[in-house]
Amino acid sequence: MQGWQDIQAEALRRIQSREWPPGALIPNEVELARELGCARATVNRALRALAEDGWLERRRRAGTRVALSPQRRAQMVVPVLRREIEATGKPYDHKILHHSIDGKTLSLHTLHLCGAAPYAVEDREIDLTQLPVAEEIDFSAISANEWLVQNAPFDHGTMAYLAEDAGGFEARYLACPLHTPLLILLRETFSETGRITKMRLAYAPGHAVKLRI
Amino acid sequence: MQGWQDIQAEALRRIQSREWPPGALIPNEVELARELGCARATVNRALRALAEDGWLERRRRAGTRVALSPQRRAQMVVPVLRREIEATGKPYDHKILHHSIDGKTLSLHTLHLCGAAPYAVEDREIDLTQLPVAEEIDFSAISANEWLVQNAPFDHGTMAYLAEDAGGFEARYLACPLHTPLLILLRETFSETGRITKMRLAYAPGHAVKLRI
DNA sequence: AATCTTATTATGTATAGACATATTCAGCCC
DNA sequence: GGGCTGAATATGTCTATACATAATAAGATT
Repeated sequence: MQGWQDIQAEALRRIQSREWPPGALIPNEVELARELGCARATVNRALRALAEDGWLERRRRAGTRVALSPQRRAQMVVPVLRREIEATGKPYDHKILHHSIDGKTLSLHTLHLCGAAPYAVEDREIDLTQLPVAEEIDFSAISANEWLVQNAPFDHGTMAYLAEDAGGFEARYLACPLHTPLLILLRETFSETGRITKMRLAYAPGHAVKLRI
Repeated sequence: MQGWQDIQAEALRRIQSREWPPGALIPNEVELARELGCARATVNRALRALAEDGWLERRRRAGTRVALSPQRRAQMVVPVLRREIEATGKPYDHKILHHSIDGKTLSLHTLHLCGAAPYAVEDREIDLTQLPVAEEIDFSAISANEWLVQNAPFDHGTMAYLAEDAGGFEARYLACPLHTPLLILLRETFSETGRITKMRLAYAPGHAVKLRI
């Protein structure tokens, strides 16, 4: 019983075996350190990790308690399509379908290709007051998706997955019948001062977003 | 410039301003600690956090470098439907549509309700060799979804979101026309010795899975 | 040149001790 | 009882120091 990972494993065992039932207050760091024969900092590291994973809830002075229903968390990477595709071994390419500037908004429609097959169509708006440079970028050389990830550090954002019928536009470029169910990803990203970009991505039929937990 | 969060912010600034460009090796912890006037442990904490968020890649002896294309990561909680629904303020309920045991597999179809409206239909199989107790549980009192989260600690699992047409079964219980596009969640969870459960969840039309980044 | 061995180095982690900070709790006053 | 005040307490964090470990580079050996 030495490393913080061992302490973490022991604590997790006690949670899962109900030795520390849901909602219960667990011994404080000093006691655990004494019991398990290590420094308080080590216990702290272990319990902090468990809290980040949703098993524990910690509050100063109030102590540490087992989460009522420990919600497991999954991590997903914000997709960069080129990477996603190249990871399958096939070459990535993209085509710009539409490009226009209306006042201070740049609109872009892009078709992403996995080999010869359509992979997704992207419909994006970029706020040029937030990112004036974007006006001069050649998005046929680098996709907006990738350029933005690399060049528009954002403060926070939202993502949403949903299902929609293929409209005429999507059916044409994804080469599928009208009303095929498609997985849609909506994303918005914000800087401290406002919205940088808004995106709607329609994946080709049959696509699945996979996560590990 | 004192706390690790300040150090983290400063490092992030250098990454985003390209002072430390993608792929570059950054100064080692001792140097940074000296430069920024803090202990090495503080720098370590900051850089470790940035690595966990995908900004840096760290390897012993090789040092720390800026990720080539920093892939932002989003956390999502593995959904417990009751919580998800009660968070909206409406009462949760569920109905068992089908319950059968075939050899060592328990099959369950459940309809989850948000107030009076259908929220999702769940189609689940539980391996009774992995979880013999499941045979005796009254899943009309607690949904399988919730019971499993609380009682079947898993080692790892997979999740996938995709879009599919509503079949007759889903159309009936979700009260929607045939071929309505539905967001589907597939999930499997595994213990160290094998698969515990497999689930297919069809959300009601229009449902979106939301994440923050 | 190819391979094995050994030093070097940056990160990873453990420790004790100290102080910071958020909450809670008890006691006080009104 | 209601509200304020201050003490007590558990976590949060910083420090300095030490040793562990992985990966590399340099050197020795074949």
